[in-house]
Amino acid sequence: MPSKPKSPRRAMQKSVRLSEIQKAAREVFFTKGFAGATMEQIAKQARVSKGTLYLYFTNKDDLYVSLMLPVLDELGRYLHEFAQQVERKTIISRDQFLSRLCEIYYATYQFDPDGMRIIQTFQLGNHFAAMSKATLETINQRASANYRITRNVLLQLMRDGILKQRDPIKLTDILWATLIGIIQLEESKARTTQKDHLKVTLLCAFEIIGEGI
Amino acid sequence: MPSKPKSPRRAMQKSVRLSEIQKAAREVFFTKGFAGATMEQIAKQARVSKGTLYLYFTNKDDLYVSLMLPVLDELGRYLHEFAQQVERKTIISRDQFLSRLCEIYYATYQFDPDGMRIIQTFQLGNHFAAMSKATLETINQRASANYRITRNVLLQLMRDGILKQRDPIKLTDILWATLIGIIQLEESKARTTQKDHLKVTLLCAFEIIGEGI
Amino acid sequence: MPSKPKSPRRAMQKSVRLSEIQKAAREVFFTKGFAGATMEQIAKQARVSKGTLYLYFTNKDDLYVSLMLPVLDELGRYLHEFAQQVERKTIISRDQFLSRLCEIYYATYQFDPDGMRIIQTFQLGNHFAAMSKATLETINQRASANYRITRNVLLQLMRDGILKQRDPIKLTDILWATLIGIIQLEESKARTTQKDHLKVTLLCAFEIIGEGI
Amino acid sequence: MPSKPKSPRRAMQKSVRLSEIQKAAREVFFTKGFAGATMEQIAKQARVSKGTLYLYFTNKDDLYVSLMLPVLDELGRYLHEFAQQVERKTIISRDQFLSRLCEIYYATYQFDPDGMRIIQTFQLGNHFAAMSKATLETINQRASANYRITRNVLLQLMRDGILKQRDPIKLTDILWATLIGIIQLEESKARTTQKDHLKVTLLCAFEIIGEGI
DNA sequence: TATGAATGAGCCTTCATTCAT
DNA sequence: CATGAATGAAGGCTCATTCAT
Repeated sequence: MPSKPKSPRRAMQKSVRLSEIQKAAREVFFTKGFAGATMEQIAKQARVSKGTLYLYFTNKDDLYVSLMLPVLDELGRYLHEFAQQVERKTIISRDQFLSRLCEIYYATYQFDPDGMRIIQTFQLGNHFAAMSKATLETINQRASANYRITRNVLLQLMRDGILKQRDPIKLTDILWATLIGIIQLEESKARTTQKDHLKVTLLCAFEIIGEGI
Repeated sequence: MPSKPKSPRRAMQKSVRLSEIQKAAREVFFTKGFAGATMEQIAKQARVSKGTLYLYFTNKDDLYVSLMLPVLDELGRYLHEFAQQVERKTIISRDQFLSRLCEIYYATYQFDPDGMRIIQTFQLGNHFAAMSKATLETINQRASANYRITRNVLLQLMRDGILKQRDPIKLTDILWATLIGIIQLEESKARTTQKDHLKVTLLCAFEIIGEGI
Repeated sequence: MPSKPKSPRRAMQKSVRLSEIQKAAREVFFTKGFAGATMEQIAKQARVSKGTLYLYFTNKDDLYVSLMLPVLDELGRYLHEFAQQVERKTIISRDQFLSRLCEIYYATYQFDPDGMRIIQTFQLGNHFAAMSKATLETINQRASANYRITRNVLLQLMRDGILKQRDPIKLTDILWATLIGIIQLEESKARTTQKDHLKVTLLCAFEIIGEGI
Repeated sequence: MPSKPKSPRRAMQKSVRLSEIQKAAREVFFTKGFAGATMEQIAKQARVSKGTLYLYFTNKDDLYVSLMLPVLDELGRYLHEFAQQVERKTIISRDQFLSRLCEIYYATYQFDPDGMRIIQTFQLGNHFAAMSKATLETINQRASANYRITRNVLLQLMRDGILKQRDPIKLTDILWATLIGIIQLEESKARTTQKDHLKVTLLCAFEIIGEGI
């Protein structure tokens, strides 16, 4: 991680560079996968020298994992706003809740599809031994925070009688699992059919779930 | 793929060897991930020399992907049986249908959890350029077959008035997506909590879905 | 380190290869120094691929340090023989002792001048963090053993009245220090003058010492 | 080398900076060795930016080698003074000569042990291709000068009958070789035993030599 | 068939050096 | 003068794959 820059000008440049690198990394990792991607390719894509990558990230793993943060943050913002709405009793029906959550999930996905995929790969087994401890910590924090917000929203809605009484943990899991399951499946299918049914399938799934909660 | 052996004795030995290699590969791939696993480790685990691996599989990718087949086959057997039951009108309610499907999915998962994970990794993006064309073909065939059976079962049940009229493709997707989403999430959680909530969560999910289809 | 080979044939080849690599390494390390030498150059010099080097040595440091062992062993053999002569009272005068020791030292140097230099570099500061623990252990063992033999010889000769009573540890140190000091200085001079005064200077030094012990 | 400064004030600052850099470099080179030390570490230790190092030294080698000069100069001053004493016939015995020389050598060592080690590393093989020609020249000049002074002292003392007639070159070499041999050995031992026997061993060595010259 | 020594392309990473500010 | 971000060449090391035995 870069240390305190002297001027705001420099600071801006640094943050811009960092974003550019991440953007390039996203594209390359997306196309080639983690193992298949090389730092050289990422550097080239970012119009930066190989060495520069290591000024911003301690190693390949660190760079890879850093791509998750923006997605988690974006999701966090949405969920936070959602929680406030729920607290203000703006959400008054099951359907409203589900369609809103579906929107949030889909918006998060659209915000950075590659980042979403990276989160999945990460969840699928963390083979990132060299990842900087700090980054790992940060990720877990954000993920947990999002999880907690969702669960609290569910609890509130159950208390308000909008949702049936159910184990909120299981429900939280199921909602998220539905999202990632559908993303994985539809992206996989889209890769061969070139047709994007992700949103409609997701809507359908939440509709079905809607009748059971 | 090895060519036709001389004697049944030899054939058996070959098939045993092959299974041993695959078993070893599953363990190593599971522990280290695809990129992290080395052919050396797999060979050692299988008590076989490195060269021998190449007598049974054309390369690393081929070996990796071959681990999916048994799972797909097992699932296929289950689904085939299921389809027959449906045809024989043995399945007479929505709940029966869902609990049976849930059983099948979970049994498939239990049959080979590592294999299941490999299927997911594969779906997540096929970065397996070197994979032998034939194997790839085989996999796609089996996967498609399973997909088709499920869809036909759904169609039949809709015709029989057991399930609501819905897009059978979407529904097939949603059911499978629920499975893989929950596997991914619960395994990820289990890795830190050491607690296995996979089955109960899966049951809960299918129960919820049950009320909507 | 390579594991148990199946046939004596193979074993022989392995040991030959190992020697060839070490020979090549000696030459390259001698010419370029440790940091300046590359594994690529050594591989090329040994007519072997880069990867092969790592079948015989765990890393560059390990290879470098392994070059010390033959010298230490050779010196050990000489000293062992020497100790036996002393025990059999074959050495009966101070001059005889010194000229014999001088011979041994010089023979050791001639046996492998590069190896001798490597020992010095090693002594000059062990910046060999990556060196395999086992190799480091071995080296220390051999060095200590040689040190002990020398000291015992001195003790015996003092008891026999051939040498004056002196701190045997200091004397051991001084004799060895004289050797390495002169090697270092004379090799350094030889590099510019192209004239080899090592042996005569060493003889002169031991002659001078002879009158004081 | 920096060019002529504008004011004496500036000149002073420059020379201070230079010393600070060299001090930092000594510490880092000592701890990590030449190859292990990085310009970054040295810059940080000297509280200076990396670029600044290159304002004072043309490259890493140049900086490294420059650390030898102070030691050579210090030794030169001592030897010069010594030569004057000899010329004034103040040294009237072999023992006096040796104990004085021993003092000088030890004082030089104490003045800058790291610098001494650097001299040894340098002598052990000059793998400093990039070193600026001028610096190399300077070093050789100083070293030769010291060498010459010592030799002349010996010649004078032989003429005065204080020392036996011997080849003065060999004797000069042996005295210096004894010093560096003992430094190398005792420092090496001290690294593991934590005990400093350098001075006593050096004294003992010169005592022994004393009886033979 | 089985072996495992050998290969060598390719990767991640480091770091001396430069140069715009 | 001083800085430190950027460079990119170079090096150590890994590992999938081959092939002589």
